[in-house]
Amino acid sequence: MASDHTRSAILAAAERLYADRGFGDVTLRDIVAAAGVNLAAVNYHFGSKDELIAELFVTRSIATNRERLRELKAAEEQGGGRAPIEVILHALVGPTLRGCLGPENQRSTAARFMIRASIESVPPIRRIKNREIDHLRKFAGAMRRALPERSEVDIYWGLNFALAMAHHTIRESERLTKLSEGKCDLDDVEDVVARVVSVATMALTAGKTETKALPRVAAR
Amino acid sequence: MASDHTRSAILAAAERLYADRGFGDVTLRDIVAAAGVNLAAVNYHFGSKDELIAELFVTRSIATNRERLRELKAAEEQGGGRAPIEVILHALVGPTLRGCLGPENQRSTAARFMIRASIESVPPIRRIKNREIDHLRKFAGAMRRALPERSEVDIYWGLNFALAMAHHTIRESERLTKLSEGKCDLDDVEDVVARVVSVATMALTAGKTETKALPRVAAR
DNA sequence: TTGCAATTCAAACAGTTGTATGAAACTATC
DNA sequence: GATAGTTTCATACAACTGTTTGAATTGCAA
Repeated sequence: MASDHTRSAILAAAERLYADRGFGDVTLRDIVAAAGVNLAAVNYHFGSKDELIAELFVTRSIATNRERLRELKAAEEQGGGRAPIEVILHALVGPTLRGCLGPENQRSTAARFMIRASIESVPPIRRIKNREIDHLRKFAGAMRRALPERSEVDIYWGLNFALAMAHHTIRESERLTKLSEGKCDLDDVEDVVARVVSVATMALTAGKTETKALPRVAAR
Repeated sequence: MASDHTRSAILAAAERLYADRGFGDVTLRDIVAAAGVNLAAVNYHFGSKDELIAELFVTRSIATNRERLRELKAAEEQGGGRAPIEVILHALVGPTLRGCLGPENQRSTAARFMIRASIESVPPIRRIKNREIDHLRKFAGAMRRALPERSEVDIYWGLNFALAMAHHTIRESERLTKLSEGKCDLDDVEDVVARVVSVATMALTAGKTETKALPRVAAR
């Protein structure tokens, strides 16, 4: 039985540093300094820096996915196996947005870490990331049940756009605030969630697969 | 009068490498090897690695913005100072999408470099990036003229979502292809552009600022 | 050709990175 | 309290980074 203290101190410090400054410029020495442990501790407890990152990512990935699926399952059971599309989308983008936006002090390092992981492309994470697809497929399935008349292609595009708006808004929240001179309130998380869900819902429910028929603007 | 040959060879090689592999793991030695020049050439011609990146970014940034503004200006002049919102959005996301998607061989390294720059956060670029805001403000202005009844907040959110869909689709194109098992055709660039423009247009023109009034899904 | 500046080059530099080592300190069991 | 196993620590290591240096080479004007 180990003390585990050093181990979890490293995990916590690493997660916070990665969430704040990205994977690119966080060194092992930064991590052990923040954790207050010896340099060799990381290699002793995790084997290598990459394995530390991988463990962090796997742990958080499982937690996030469970959170999202819990919301989804609950909604589908309540609706007798079929949830409204808004609720599905809400379960998809809600947890992440809630963890990454809002007043500084209540943001979750876990959520911010996951966004970093989804943005920056670091080898140990890239290797694992394919499992994420299975997770998204479950959402695609629920969306198909909610919109049976919709083509599969449209479902995937809707899913893609929903994630796009959520992630991009998180990533560029600072720029959006500056661009709008504070008029867009990124601290009102539920409003942001509602906006993303609303637009994604429109994308998925608007008149049948007509994107191809839209007025094609003259290219150059 | 210098030969300039070495200089442009470095620029070309650097742009391609950064576009392909990101800023994180491209070393000066990689660049000079690809360019077929001596290691010291970068420091001789550009001063430092950061200044090389900065020059690359500034050059491409100016070119991209000019391209987008040209499409925008042309559309507004044709409409007597007011262009349809679809055309504005098309000018905003079209050039980038066209340069980053489509058949492998006709993708532009320049566009892919710019996407890298907008994704990964490397110091020399971050310092310059604020000018981008002025550029986006011009689009916000055009959008306001196209939709005078729309609130400013909605305009900024629509702009944000349009860029979100475009950038995210480029960034995660591989995953979307895999997720949809090839059903989403990322090579049909004009279809992708049409989809993004269509959804963004809906986001901007759908019933008045009602996001706040949408059914608020039970939070957890 | 001579002279001079611009450019290229091999080599070395100082700094940082992740990792490995072996001794010291601790912890629990007998 | 001696012993064996685990954990910590200071330190060294090898590999790699961007940068500098000073000598060699080139290109071109007089």
